[in-house]
Amino acid sequence: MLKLSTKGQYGVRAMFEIASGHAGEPVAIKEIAARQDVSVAYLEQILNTLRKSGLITSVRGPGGGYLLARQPEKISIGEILRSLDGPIALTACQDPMEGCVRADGCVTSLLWKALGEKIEGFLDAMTLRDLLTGKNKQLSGQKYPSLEIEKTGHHAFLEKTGKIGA
Amino acid sequence: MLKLSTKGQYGVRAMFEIASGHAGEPVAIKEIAARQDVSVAYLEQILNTLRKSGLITSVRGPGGGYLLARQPEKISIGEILRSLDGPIALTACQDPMEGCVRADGCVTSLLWKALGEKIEGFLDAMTLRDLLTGKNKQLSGQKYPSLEIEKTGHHAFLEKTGKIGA
DNA sequence: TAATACTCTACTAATATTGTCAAGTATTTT
DNA sequence: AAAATACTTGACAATATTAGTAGAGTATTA
Ligand code: FES
Ligand code: FES
Repeated sequence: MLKLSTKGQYGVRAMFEIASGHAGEPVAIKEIAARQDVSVAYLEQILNTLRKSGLITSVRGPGGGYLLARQPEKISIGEILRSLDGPIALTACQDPMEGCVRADGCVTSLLWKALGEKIEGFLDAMTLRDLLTGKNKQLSGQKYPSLEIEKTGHHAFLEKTGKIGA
Repeated sequence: MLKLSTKGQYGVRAMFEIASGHAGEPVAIKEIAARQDVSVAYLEQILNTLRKSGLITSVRGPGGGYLLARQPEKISIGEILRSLDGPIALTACQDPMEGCVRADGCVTSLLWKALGEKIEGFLDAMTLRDLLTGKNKQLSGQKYPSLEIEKTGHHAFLEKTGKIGA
């Protein structure tokens, strides 16, 4: 239960790729797809949504790709997920689009509200920068095993796997 | 996104009804259905699952119904939801049944793990007793509007609405 | 023995998710 | 100018999950 959509998951991973990419250089969709094992067609859909939400910008033509629209510390995981999957609404009653007439007399109403706020607080406090450095206090005590490797160089990795040409 | 199933929602509400029912007397499924606006047939499915999980017991025959298997403070919301919807698994990779080979090299792995634990911690700390009294610290500052009314008497309410006979 | 109430399995309709496909448009390099 | 690269868009199909219904059966008590 409480499953996160693949769209949201891939979206966060794609944003991470863009964030960790070559400083100032656009990251090609093909490269993101290869590094994160997601189809180019599906990613196009996802990145298009993210671009419309103003989280990334795109550069066309050869050598083109995607760039963050803001600094990594200014982009939260919550924003990414909301952009792709809509607002968090644990129950139909909590959904601003639907609402509930019984809410005032409903015992569980505040329960779901409190949980929703807790989740949203977590996701809004977590930024791409935190993913890059693994230093958010929420994640302290946990370890990002291969973050150092990830940061050393994209092309070295990709050439090794043979997923893209050198 | 992150939607809770109606099964889980109805399950919690049904458990609340059983918990707040007549001391020691079984609560009939028909009464729960009427008070929570859920079909009897659907509730049967839900209560059956909860019974198999050992959260409630049933009494057959006229005057029969359902009882909590334990004290309200010993039954957490987390248990109820897990019983009905399975374990919380935000992503397929976090699901113990599926797992992920990439997990070690995946940046988001720890992110979802941390969030999942936060949610689970919240739900396991919240008990039926907290719903009955509205006094859990997680809910402090929030108010259960009509809890007093809820606690005054079931039959008075039901007779008024005409949903069950007197 | 009739009435009440729980038990169980199967099934279906609706909805949401997860992606694919194809045909574009824009930009830059050669 | 032409070709290659890369983003853009909308439609669509396959799959999975959810939500809920139906119906026949079993147990218990007044
Ligand atoms: S039924 Fe809508 S808030 Fe509980
Ligand atoms: S891809 Fe499985 S943990 Fe990230």
